[in-house]
Amino acid sequence: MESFKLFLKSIVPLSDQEFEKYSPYFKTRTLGRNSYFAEIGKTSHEAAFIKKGLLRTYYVNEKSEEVTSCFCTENNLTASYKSFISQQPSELSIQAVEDTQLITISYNDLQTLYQKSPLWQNIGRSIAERQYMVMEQYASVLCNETAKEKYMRMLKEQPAVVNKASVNDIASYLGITRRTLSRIRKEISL
Amino acid sequence: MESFKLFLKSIVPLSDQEFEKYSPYFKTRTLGRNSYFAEIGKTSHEAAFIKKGLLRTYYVNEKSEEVTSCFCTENNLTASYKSFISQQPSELSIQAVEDTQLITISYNDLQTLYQKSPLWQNIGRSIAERQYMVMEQYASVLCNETAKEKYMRMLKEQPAVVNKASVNDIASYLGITRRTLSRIRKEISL
DNA sequence: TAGCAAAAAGGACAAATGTCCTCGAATTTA
DNA sequence: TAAATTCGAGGACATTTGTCCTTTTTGCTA
Repeated sequence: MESFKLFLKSIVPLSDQEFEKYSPYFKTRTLGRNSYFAEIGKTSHEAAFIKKGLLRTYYVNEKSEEVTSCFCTENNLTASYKSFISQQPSELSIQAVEDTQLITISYNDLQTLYQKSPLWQNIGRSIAERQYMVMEQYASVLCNETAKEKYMRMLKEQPAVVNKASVNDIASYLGITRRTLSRIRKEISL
Repeated sequence: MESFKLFLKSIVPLSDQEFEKYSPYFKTRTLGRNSYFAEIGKTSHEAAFIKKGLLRTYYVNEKSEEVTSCFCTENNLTASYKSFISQQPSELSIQAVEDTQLITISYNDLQTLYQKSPLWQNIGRSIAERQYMVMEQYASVLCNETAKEKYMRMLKEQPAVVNKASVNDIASYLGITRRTLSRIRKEISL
């Protein structure tokens, strides 16, 4: 739970006592490689902090292809946010790329925390703001770079993900084809 | 203020009395065509609801080109969120595409509201969540569609913006060049 | 450890998009 | 209102990226 406490502290001021007080609401869980934290069509009742491991979120487009929309990495959160927040069926699946340890909270427990304490209202808001800023960055940058620029950026900013994820998933994450990614890798290696 | 009240009510349960109670914190302001609501390098101390008009947010990339990252439309919010939330210099400019009427709140007043009332904590959190979901949609969709698909989507989902904004701004918003957009328009008109 | 299946690399060609340019129409400014 | 400037359309060509396919490599399992 230590890393999760540090994560929360990076978002809001939080004493160790306060953290202890609320920690019973959080559960630890392990997810084996390729198993799912959320699935398309099912309502997502949990959000999670990633203690160790890697997940990818994906949706399925009109051509029935899986499109990886996000890699969720250690010491960050993961959730099918839209589904979790609205308690509607998920448009995303979230799958473990490798064995992954999670610290989870249920939707109901989180609502309880919101009611119990303005501290949690504050945490909830700050996290939503934070997620938004990350997504804004991702969106504006990825849409205006070439395939090579995008891959170079990913190599620099998420080297661990590049090592662990499949070529297919990396390519769809960058919005390019396998073939293009293969060409770029070749070019870089020269 | 009526449209703003409706906007808030669509997010959280809110009585007319409550709205009246807090409305003194909000100011009305008009922004002439091409003038700025936020500027790169300056810390943004206000967020706004757009009563009437249209704005675009843009950043400047390494090639010194303006890249339009968002069109902010009537009955929605606008802000250089990252700057406003963190009170750090803005990486975005926000410029009026046409004469625009805004309902604004200052950072300090918003913090006061957060402290005064859990209602506002809730509004703040819900808005951040909402912005996040919009951005998520934008990001995942735009990165995996062709130039034509993106433009057709925009025509369908934001016809008013297509009519008002310049070709340059629309192209950079879609992550394509003017030339490509010109070709697509030609093709569609046949 | 041999054989199989899945993943990645890459060849050949087609299509999409970008670059650089010119031209004419629309809009602003003196 | 004339001149100047901006803006959008589009030609010609270069480059990038995609498509479809085969080959090679990797990793798993019997």
